[in-house]
Amino acid sequence: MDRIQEYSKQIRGSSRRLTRSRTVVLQVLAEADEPLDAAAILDQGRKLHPGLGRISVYRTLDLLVELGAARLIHAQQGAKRYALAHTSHSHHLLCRNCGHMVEFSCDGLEVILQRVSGESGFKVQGHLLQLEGLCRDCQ
Amino acid sequence: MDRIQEYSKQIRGSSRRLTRSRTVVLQVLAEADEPLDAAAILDQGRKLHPGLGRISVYRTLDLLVELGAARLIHAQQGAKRYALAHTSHSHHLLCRNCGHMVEFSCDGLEVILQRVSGESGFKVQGHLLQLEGLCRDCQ
DNA sequence: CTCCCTGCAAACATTTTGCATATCA
DNA sequence: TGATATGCAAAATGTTTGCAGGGAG
Repeated sequence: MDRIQEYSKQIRGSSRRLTRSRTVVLQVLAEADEPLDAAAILDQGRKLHPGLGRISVYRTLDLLVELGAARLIHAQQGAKRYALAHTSHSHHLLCRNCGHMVEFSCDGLEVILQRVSGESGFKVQGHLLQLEGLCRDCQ
Repeated sequence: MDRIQEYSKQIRGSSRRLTRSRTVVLQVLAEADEPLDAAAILDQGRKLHPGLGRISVYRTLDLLVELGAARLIHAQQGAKRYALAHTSHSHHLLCRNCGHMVEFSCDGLEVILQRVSGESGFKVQGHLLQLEGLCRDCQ
């Protein structure tokens, strides 16, 4: 997976070390077809690296989010799930019925950001956008 | 506070009972000038009704969110805060430095929702939008 | 060789059960 | 009155410390 290469470079470039644990977490996220929670990442990761520690998962996820390489998604019942950010501005759309998730871009959001920025005097630096609804199959 | 009256009606209208605990939670939220977390609501609520239970706070918050009367905000460090939804589509803008929060409307979002809806085949029913940045004073 | 990162266990904060009692309509 | 909601304590859940040892650069 060359995407892993890319994220690895990103970690190195931020004067962090590219360790076994971090690589494993990246690999698990890259192979996942849906956002995973910390527990799932730990489980999957231990298949690749039995010594993987719970804390390393949490710390790596924080790091990836900080670098913009991963995204935190607030799923149902307060669950936190993580997914690699395939595009620079990816967001998620969650099916309320089956829990399936789909990615989408937030093109067009700038208009709102500018308006809000003007109204509030804030310098807007980041945004969290998530949608919920019913997927094609569940409607 | 007539806003409380309004929300009270909403609770009654949903075939729920308007109890002391629920009224107190509503009152606390109505008097707050910023979103509060469950612990803060419990503290404040106990000043009005010493017997208030922790669980009633959680259950009432869930109820209010379900009715659309309150909004859940994902604040820093995974903290969950709640605020009454003053408008039908209110969202929050968080200052990364001082934690101050401001409300804004999501007018203009429909364009994105329609695009995403068309692209994904989902029937979009709800959205979560939060912004982060620096407030006027912290820039 | 040095410093950063790791992993364990225990601490921690937060939220949720089970159940008898109280209370709204 | 009768179903709903409450509140307590205890349990479950998810996340984070402190610190000795290990590994990347």
